[in-house]
Amino acid sequence: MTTKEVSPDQDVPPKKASKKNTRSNNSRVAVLHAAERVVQKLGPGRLTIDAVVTESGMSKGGILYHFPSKSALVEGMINHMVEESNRRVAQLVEQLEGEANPTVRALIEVQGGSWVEEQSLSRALMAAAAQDPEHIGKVRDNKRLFVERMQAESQDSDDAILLWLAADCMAINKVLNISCFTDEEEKRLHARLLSLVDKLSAKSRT
Amino acid sequence: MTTKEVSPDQDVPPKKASKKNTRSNNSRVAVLHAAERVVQKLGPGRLTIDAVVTESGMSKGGILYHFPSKSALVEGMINHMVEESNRRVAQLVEQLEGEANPTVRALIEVQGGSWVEEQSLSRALMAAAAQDPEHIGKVRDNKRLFVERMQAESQDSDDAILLWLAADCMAINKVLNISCFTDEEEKRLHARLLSLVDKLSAKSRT
DNA sequence: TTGACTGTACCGTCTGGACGGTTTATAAAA
DNA sequence: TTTTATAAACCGTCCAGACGGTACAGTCAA
Repeated sequence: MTTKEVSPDQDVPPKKASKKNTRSNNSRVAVLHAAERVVQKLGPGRLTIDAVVTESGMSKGGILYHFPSKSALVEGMINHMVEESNRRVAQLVEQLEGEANPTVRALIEVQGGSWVEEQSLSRALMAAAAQDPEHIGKVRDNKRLFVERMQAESQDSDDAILLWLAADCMAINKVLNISCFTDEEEKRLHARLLSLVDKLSAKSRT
Repeated sequence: MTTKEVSPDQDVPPKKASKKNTRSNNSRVAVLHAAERVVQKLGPGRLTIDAVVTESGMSKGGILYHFPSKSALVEGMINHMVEESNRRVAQLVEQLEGEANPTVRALIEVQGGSWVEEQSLSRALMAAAAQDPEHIGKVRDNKRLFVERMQAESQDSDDAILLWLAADCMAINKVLNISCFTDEEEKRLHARLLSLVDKLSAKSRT
């Protein structure tokens, strides 16, 4: 509602469909990564187009060619990161085939991994929350999806969800730089989470 | 390091010690509440002094008298909300005297309560994260305090901490408007958290 | 030729904050 | 009690810089 029409559904603003390795898409992704770095370095409140220009080395015109407005840029960040996160989770779920509660396991694993610190969804989320609360809906929808999967995977789905929430909170704290745990504590808590999932799986198997 | 010296330790900018009902302190608190409302209505990225001017009805000069910079305002919000949150938790802990794991219980109770939606620490936190990442240290310190209390209260302190994290995450999600739960689910999860604390207490008592 | 840019110049708006002036509370002096 | 002094509390305006965004002429590889 802010800007008219930016990129209706997909993660691609120019005309053609998403051929992944076009020159256009490569620099597009480069812009998104630069934006992430800006948020990481300066905080979500100082994500400006000019900052992305500096960080990416691209010209302002170039940036605005890919993302016709700042809102579109933020939307792009959200989409990109949701997709990346989902890709990782899906990959882990696949590896965990056969085990009980694969989704919770995968979510906890991904959120405990180092990826969270580098390019986190939370970071884009902060940027969005700071400037374009509208785009957050997508994140909520995505979360809901996982909730429903967990509910399908377990009778004690509430317990699974709580474990996921705990992992999520640790990830958010980390990104917001308010994590009050030592590395050791963090590892221990993470391990404990996984072992609790095991317990949960064992219980529901009986 | 941004502004020279604002309010070194206390939550009071003028000279004298904190007589709670001075005219000054009243309008000071009024400004803070107005700032909270602004963040609630417009999002942390649109917290501006002028917005607080409009919301509070006070003049810009008046605002800047109490908080000589925007950074000081955000710092004030953080302090005020940390204190308010701690007050509530302390009050609940007192009520729970005798029960096991009082701190976790109190934290979960407070974070599940309606207070979170009205004037939450998270909101100030968002504002800080958006603009002045420096002030976040105080929040981290405060969290650490609770962690250590929980560790003192229980042998299974890690489990207690995980429960707290789950509750925290629900609260954050709510405030960021990315909570993917229905009201019913939320209540159920909250109740489940409390019952899990009971289990924890029972286990450690044996 | 076309798509993918670069580079520069520019505009309107918003924002933090400085500043000078005015009102109000308080308390001492008359 | 009234007057006066003084500082705190507050007002309203102004300004420089930042920011989002436009426009447009030119470059350069595919």
